[in-house]
Amino acid sequence: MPEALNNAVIFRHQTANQCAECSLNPICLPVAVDPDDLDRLDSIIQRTRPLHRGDHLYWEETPFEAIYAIKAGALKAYTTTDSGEEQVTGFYLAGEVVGMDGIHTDIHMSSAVALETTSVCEIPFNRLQDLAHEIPGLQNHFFKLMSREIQSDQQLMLLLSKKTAEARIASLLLSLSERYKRRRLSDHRFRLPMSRSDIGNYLGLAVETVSRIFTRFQNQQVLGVEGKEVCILDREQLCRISAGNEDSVAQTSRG
Amino acid sequence: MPEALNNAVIFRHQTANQCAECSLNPICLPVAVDPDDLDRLDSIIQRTRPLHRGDHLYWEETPFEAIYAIKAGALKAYTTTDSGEEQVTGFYLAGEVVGMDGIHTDIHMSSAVALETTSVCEIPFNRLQDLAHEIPGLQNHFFKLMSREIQSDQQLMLLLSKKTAEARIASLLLSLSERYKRRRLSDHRFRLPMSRSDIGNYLGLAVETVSRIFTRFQNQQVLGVEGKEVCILDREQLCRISAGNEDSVAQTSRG
DNA sequence: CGTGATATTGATACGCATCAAAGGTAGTGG
DNA sequence: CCACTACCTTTGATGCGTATCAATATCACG
Repeated sequence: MPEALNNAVIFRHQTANQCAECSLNPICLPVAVDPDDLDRLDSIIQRTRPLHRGDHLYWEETPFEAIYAIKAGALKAYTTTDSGEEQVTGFYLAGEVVGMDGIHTDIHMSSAVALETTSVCEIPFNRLQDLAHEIPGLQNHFFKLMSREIQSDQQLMLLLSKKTAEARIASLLLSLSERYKRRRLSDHRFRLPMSRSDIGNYLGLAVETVSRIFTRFQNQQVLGVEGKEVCILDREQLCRISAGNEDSVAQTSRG
Repeated sequence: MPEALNNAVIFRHQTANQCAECSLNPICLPVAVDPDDLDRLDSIIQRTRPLHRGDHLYWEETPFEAIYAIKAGALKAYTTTDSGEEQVTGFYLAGEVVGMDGIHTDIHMSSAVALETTSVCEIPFNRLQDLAHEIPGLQNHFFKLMSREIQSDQQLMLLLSKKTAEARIASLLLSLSERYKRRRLSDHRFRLPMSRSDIGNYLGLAVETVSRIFTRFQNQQVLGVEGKEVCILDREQLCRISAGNEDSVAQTSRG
């Protein structure tokens, strides 16, 4: 037996149930699991070494074997079109689950890459399925996770098909804000883990447009921007913009 | 059909297994269910009277209680934006399952309305969940159904954010073609159950653009169009257009 | 057969992509 | 530590694709 495995076992012994101790416990998979069953969930989860920026968690068209709960960091998922360009399909932050797109084909339909140093809990899917049969609530929670993904995708479709560039970016900012809030982090001041180019790709906009709109928001005192650090200054206005009711207000001095 | 036989069929309604007799059996939920368990699935399914065009199967913001397998006809799902406009999120044909968007909130996040006379099998979700615990394969099939929906939504996002109007419409036509084929119907000549306006709404295009592109395709001999009846004349070209490699071919005469 | 919904076609306007170039940031090696 | 390189971001000028407005034409249905 390789020594690595031995070390892994020892490592597991030292920290009895990592799920129970994890700070993301209240928003991750364990929410659906009775404390008595948590050991069983914990036992199938594998912890791997952290990914560095640019490292892939999985590649498109490779066999689907596991889903991943993000402990820290952030990932983007993307597919590659026939013409070879990349299409970003989502951003995933700590406390969220990524990799569910491969379930129906047993092949990943997208790739996932770390946007910054990121560590994940790997959850082998066939063992999770077995467990879902046995643990009340886990199956249900899983249905919900997937349903949520369906709904968020449909929200995004709405964005992409109906809204202006300003509204798209406002919506993304509000979505990120909400997700940070869920983790008890500041919902008005946070760091964008992805590049402008990723944002543009995700929202169906050119990089230049993204950049222009960030500065426009800054001029309108809606947003404070310093590189990847942003600060929501006027949430109401951002909501209005996101909904498409801008009123063309605050356009510097006018008249 | 003689009336005596009709009565016999009606009588069997109460005793026999409709899923087993249904022509959509090979592409509907029963594919995942062992024949011995089919009665249990069948027993929780409720058949309702057919919906007429414009009738709603469920409304946004009403409690989520069931999912629906479509026996015949077609539905569209849509959400209503804050500004009151409708956003079509999907079209659902016979053999497909609709209504999974409400799982994570227990509230429907969209409405579903019949595009033509439509009949569905109503499957109460909590009973289905119980059954999924007991019937091997049903839980898994369900994960797959939802995963497929996630993936098709992400495909659509790609369409909406990256592709031209022509490519979007070509893609929709090819998607419908494939789904008809799955039902052993003609994959090159079929009827569009939805209006031009629905298509435009779904694809993020103005009605006028949809109309223009249909006529353009017709002029290019790619498509035959007679109202809602369409006929794919040049599938290869349609694929090229859908992928964005038009070559600007057949654009009138060229030297 | 009429009446409202749906579809087609044309003319114009605007939002955003694209092209081009400069300024800024991060990571690398001497 | 600084210089160097490669990438990322910002800003400006121009053009294209599609929305929008407007006017028929056609269909569906009572």
